[in-house]
Amino acid sequence: MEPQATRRPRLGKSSKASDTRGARRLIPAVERSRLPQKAGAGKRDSFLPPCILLMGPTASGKTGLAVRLREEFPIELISVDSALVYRGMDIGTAKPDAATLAAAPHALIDIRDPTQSYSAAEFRRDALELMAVYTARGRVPLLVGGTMLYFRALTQGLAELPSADPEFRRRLEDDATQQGWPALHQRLKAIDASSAARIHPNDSQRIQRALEVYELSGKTLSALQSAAAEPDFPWRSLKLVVCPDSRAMLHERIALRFELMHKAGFIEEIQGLRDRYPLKANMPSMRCVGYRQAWAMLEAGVDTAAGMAEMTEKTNAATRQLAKRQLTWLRQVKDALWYDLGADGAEALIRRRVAIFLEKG
RNA sequence: GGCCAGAUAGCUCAGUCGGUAGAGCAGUGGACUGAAAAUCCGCGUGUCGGUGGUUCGAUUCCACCUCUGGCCA
Repeated sequence: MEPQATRRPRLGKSSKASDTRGARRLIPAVERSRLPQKAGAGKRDSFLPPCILLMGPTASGKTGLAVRLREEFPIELISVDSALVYRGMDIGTAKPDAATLAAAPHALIDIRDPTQSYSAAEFRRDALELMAVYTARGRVPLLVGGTMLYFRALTQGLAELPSADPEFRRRLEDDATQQGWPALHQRLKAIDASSAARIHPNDSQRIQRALEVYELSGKTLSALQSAAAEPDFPWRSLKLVVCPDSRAMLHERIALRFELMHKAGFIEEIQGLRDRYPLKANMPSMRCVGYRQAWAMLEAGVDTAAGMAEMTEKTNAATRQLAKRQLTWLRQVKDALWYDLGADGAEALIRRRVAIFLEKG
């Protein structure tokens, strides 16, 4: 059986021969039409420097692949992962180990304490800066990770919105506790009917954000979003998605990986974090899969065999759900090439594809 | 061996004063602009343990059987 790069049937384009024609067509028409360089001639894309976007659900083998590609190509790695940014959160996030990171440095890992937060906007700023630096040195940025919002923010840009305001958010939380989120949704409706229409009355996080944007800027979220500038992403990109063909296989990998995390001392890790930092359950770091469930178990004081088993099942379920949400994003990515790293020869195909893509430069 | 309580969705259970049933979890599809490993939305036919009986009609009532707990021996 000849292994091959598969496109999702749903997104399938007419011809597969055309994808050997090189990098240019890997830039989707939509994105291409928005690139500033497009203004003059139509074929300017080929003058853009290359970058590689390596995406995939959790536990699909992205990190290993990225590290191996780096051995063969003039690549610099940038992590696209909202959990790997936290220092000390190593085991539960499946962060590459110290030896791997020493041999194959990843940017944007370990850049925050678990008490801090990071955001899509900060990621975009940081990643663009790093990409420019690497590109200037003649290296090719390879962005690897599973935080699909970050990929989108990077390539398609974000509107100019005010940053989060913890104090205002806290006030809204209090209001919500008393009145319920639907009441705040009503409040939003009076301010920004258009945003309210597309945000569900139960979607606490988005209601909060929309109200916050108005409070901080005096302008509505919908107005600011429609005023957004054309995204600036002056690279041509090779989009690779790695994912097991079978969902059952992915689930198996998830369970196996958590077992390994457990043996590697995951519980000790989170206990250590709780000792070292004034952490709270609602901090973004402690909402990460596994940490949230382990936190709940430790708070309940049931780190018995039964408690451990329950926590494991909950964590695995949460991880499966995370992978499912990631897949929802991934299916929408246009012009991505899909590979199952478990299939024989898949990696060789990827290497060939990368080589072709980089030669085009 | 006797008594009691169970047996209903993949799991934990609710329910039907007799008109073939619904929650949570899991699963699955989707949304997604400074928390995104977040937040939220949609999707529910399953010999109601088996066999008989009563009944126009039984998952529901009755009898027996099987299995699982518990108690008494």
